[in-house]
Amino acid sequence: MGVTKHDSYTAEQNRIAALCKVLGHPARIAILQKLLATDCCICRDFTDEIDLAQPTISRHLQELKAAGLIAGTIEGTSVSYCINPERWREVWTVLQSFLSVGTEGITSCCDVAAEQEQSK
Amino acid sequence: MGVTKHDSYTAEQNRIAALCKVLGHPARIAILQKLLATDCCICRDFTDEIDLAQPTISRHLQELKAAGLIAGTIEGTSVSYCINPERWREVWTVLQSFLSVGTEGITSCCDVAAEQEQSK
DNA sequence: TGCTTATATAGCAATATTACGATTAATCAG
DNA sequence: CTGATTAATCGTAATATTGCTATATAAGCA
Repeated sequence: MGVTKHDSYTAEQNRIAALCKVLGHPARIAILQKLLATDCCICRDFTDEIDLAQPTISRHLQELKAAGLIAGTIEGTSVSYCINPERWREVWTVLQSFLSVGTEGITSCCDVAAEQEQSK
Repeated sequence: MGVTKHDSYTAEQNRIAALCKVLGHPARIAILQKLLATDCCICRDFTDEIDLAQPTISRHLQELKAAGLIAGTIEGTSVSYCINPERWREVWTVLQSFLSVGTEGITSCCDVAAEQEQSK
């Protein structure tokens, strides 16, 4: 079916999943890394640097924009993109609260080593 | 085409993206949250708690297992799953190093507020 | 106005993902 | 051994994602 049953989950679960989904493509990670490295504002440099057709890059940019992670402003013929700092910190907070739960004090009840051996 | 061009990206970009992709589904987040909350080891409680058919749950479990996030050991008729603590901490580290880059000191060059207004 | 550049959108094809019902495999109780 | 229970796998259908080419849009320049 390919359609996720969002109604069955909590708002938080959907929020985390939606966020991770957007981050779940290397091209979008590459875009974000570049924006973070250049502090802000680039434009069609992505097309030069990433081995994807211009429309495909544009699509990924729109997806990041829809998720609120980046913003773009038109500057003459080109478009400047940058990280949305507020949202970026929010992402950090959301994921941190999820991930940090088990950072300390988790003891595995299963034999993880044996399990990993098994799956080879 | 639906096929991602992994060759075009760095190992790190692919690693982050692959990880986020696994986390990009609410059912898998729900599973992980439950495992984190119960510290470890449950089994078919997922089927009771999550509104998905048993084979679908099983699939999600296999995906989490393939990503190394959880481990499962057979205990009689049932299977006990638990977080792989080592891998979990690794996830934490990988995502932290990516996300924390812009947590401080990012100044938006674009007018984010105007941008968000625009997209309404 | 017409040409060039930069970006977005439309349309399409291929592959991936999600989810289901049916079936299989394996263990336990009797 | 038989039946019940638990979980994984198979086969299938629907939808989503990725990425391309072709086209549209919009701004700047001659």
